[in-house]
Amino acid sequence: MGRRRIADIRKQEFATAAFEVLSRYGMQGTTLQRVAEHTGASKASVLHYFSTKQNLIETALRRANATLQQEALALMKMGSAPWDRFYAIIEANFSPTTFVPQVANGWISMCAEVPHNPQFQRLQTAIYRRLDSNLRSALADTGASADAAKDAANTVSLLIDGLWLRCGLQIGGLDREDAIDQIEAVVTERFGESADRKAARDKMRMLGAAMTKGRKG
Amino acid sequence: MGRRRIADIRKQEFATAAFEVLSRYGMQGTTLQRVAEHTGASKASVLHYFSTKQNLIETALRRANATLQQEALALMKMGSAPWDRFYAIIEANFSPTTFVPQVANGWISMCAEVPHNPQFQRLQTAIYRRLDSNLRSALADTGASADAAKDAANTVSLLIDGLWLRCGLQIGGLDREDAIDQIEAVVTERFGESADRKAARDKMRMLGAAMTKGRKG
DNA sequence: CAGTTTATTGACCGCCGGGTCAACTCTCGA
DNA sequence: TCGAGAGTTGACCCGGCGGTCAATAAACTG
Repeated sequence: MGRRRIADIRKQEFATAAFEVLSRYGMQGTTLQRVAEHTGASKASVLHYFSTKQNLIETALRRANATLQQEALALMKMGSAPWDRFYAIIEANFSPTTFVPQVANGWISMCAEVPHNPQFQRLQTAIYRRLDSNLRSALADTGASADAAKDAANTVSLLIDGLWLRCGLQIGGLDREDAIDQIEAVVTERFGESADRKAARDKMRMLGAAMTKGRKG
Repeated sequence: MGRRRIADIRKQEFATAAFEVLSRYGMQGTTLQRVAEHTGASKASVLHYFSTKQNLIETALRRANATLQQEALALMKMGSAPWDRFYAIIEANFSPTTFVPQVANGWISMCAEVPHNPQFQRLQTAIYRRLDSNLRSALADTGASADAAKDAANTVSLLIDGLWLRCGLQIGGLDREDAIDQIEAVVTERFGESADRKAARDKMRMLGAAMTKGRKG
């Protein structure tokens, strides 16, 4: 019956709450008490669904990442022109709802713990692998050689990391547009201007905007 | 007399110990007890010289950064050819002794705390400003326009951030050489090949190597 | 040697973290 | 109406944290 459902609902509630608390207060400030308060439940209740704090935060991060991936996937399905998939990835990685200082900080907090937490390390590795592979095949779609795609994917993912870090640190009032421009500059240098690319970029930008607008904020 | 000296010595000892502990155990694991053990002193002694833990970690980070800056400055003084200063900065930022996962992790730990600690934020801002201004004027030395220098400095510092992050996460077995190659690729695309640049790069690489070798490890 | 200053520390405090547990409430089928 | 089971929680425990303090040990001064 609805029995298994309630467990899933609570898990989801607590997980998203945990991610929000993590983003706001950092790893130190993410206490079971606070997560509980944030949902109106009690500390013991949180601990009932997630046997341990580690467990809670891990699922929180995993689910947060899953939603990002889904957005990327949805955008990628919406185009088949050469540069479409590339800009789907870019758009998803700098979505207006997620590319904000607080969320960025949640991820930075995770990065800081990676060396001391094998689970985080696994998650981090998975995220990176996926981004790299997506970027590589997306760039291969544009006609680039395997080597060129590999190199460019490397540089782009490096830039993405740097931009997220800087977003979290709130340096130079960096926003979504600036971030995309930065990537655009490097990509243009490497692959030259092209009408196809510009079209794909504009297309994905609109699709991305429509997507985030359609969601309940 | 030697009175003020002992305070300075202890402060230095504890500060460097704190940075090492921070790098190894992260912010959570950096406890006064551990820092004390790491130097053979007692917790109370540490607290005698640094009234508070915040204070300790802040000075630790500040001093760690100061040594980096000094290395950069020393290298910069060793050349006056167009690209010399640029590669002095690169060399200092990827010095074999500091561009290692543990140290990188210390800095990532700081970044994660930046939004919750005004002192860290100040330090972080100062570090960033200095790097940016150094990069900008170094690039201006090469004959680039102010705008071009600004843009390139932005991209390069972004790459540096990404590379340090990745170094801390130990993704893809990234090492010093790979990091410099990455930057080199982007810079080459933007400014084209040049014998001057190659000369400056080789020169600074040798000077940097000599410098780190001359130090007691 | 005596006395004063400086350096160091063990013992202690209050607090808050994660985690356990037994008791309570609520729903629902018979 | 009445349990049986899931869902929820307050009370509690333990440990470790940052931080205080008064007592000691060491070093200089006359």
